[in-house]
Amino acid sequence: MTVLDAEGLDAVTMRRIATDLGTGPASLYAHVADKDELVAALLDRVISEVPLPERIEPERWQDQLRQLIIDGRAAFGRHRDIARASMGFIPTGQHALVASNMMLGIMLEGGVEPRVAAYAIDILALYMTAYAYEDSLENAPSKTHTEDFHEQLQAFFTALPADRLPYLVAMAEPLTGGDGNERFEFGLDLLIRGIASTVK
Amino acid sequence: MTVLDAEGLDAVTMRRIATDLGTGPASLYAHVADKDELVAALLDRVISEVPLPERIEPERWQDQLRQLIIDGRAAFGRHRDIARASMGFIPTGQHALVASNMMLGIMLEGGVEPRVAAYAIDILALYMTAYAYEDSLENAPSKTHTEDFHEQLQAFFTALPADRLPYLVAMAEPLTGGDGNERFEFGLDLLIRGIASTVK
DNA sequence: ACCTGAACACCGTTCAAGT
DNA sequence: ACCTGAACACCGTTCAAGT
Repeated sequence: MTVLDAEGLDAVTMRRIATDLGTGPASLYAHVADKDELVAALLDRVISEVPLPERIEPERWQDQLRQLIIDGRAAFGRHRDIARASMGFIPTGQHALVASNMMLGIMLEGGVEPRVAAYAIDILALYMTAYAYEDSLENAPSKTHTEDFHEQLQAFFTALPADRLPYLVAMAEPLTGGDGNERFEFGLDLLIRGIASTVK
Repeated sequence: MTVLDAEGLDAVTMRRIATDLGTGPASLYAHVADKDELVAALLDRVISEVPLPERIEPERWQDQLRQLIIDGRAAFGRHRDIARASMGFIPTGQHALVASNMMLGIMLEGGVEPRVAAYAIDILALYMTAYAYEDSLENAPSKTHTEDFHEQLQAFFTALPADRLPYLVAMAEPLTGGDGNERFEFGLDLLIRGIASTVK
């Protein structure tokens, strides 16, 4: 975790961890089956930082769901590009399972159909994870301040050939502008509204 | 592309491509700045396979958007785990830009607000890519048929402690069951419904 | 401009041997 | 059960030298 927070996920190698622990890479295999298992353990510890609601309040299901996703992004945000390790598969660590169970509970008690809840949980987790990963790319090392990143991106879109890509050029501002938090919560509300629209 | 389709993205290494081309790894650097550039080129060629609507039909914006995402997933599905290379960053290849421009156009002409369209395009691309990547995991090598995968997954959820994770256990069936296409399109419709709900 | 051999600085994992 | 040194079979990239 120390290596991850200091230098990012690429620095988390079996050899590096072993060296920091004053031993050789082979020693780690007495505690962990392979590197994937080590990273999975790291990931579950990050997920353990996500605060969960004390109790499910059915009438506030949208708020509770929303807050959980926001807190999840924040937890990932505290640990560099760990989100990358979480993309494309369903985390099955102890804390991940508890969090998933809570999300499902919030939706089900809120009146969301089981089938909708089952699909929604995948989409929500996906959205949170992918956004957290994008955050980590923007906060990447070599960049000094975030303004440059957005300016560069906007300049890229503006410089595209307007005759062939008219919509992209016209949309340079909304595509790149806006506060990161605002963008994230706007998209999140879009998703939750989609789920809510299935509840009678 | 031949290596990708035959053995997956992990087999696409500079050394492997060089060997197949009858040369050494250093030679590739005369044509490509680094490995990322090679993979980006591969990715853009996959995206070039996505059929785009001949013309935008504003009154059919939801259908056209839906079909584009479905065709995108299909294109990714034809090329192993290439979706992995597309996750977490916005592809900026020529064909990716044309496709993005088309998606934006479909939404804007359909009456979607610019700001909503700008956020929606990220979410839709994300959903498609992440789903395609999950598909590629299910169709992974060692598995013989897909039934085993779902049965294993369902068995995993059912075996969890029902006292601590009641919702997960109760939802084992909807969480793992259902046809892959059906699940994908159900989630997609959820997203498009969320976007449509912002159009007056 | 394009290509090459050889090297550099890394990886994850295994395995026989030790305590 | 836990640890070790040494090795195996790989990586991406650089660099001086060639055509």
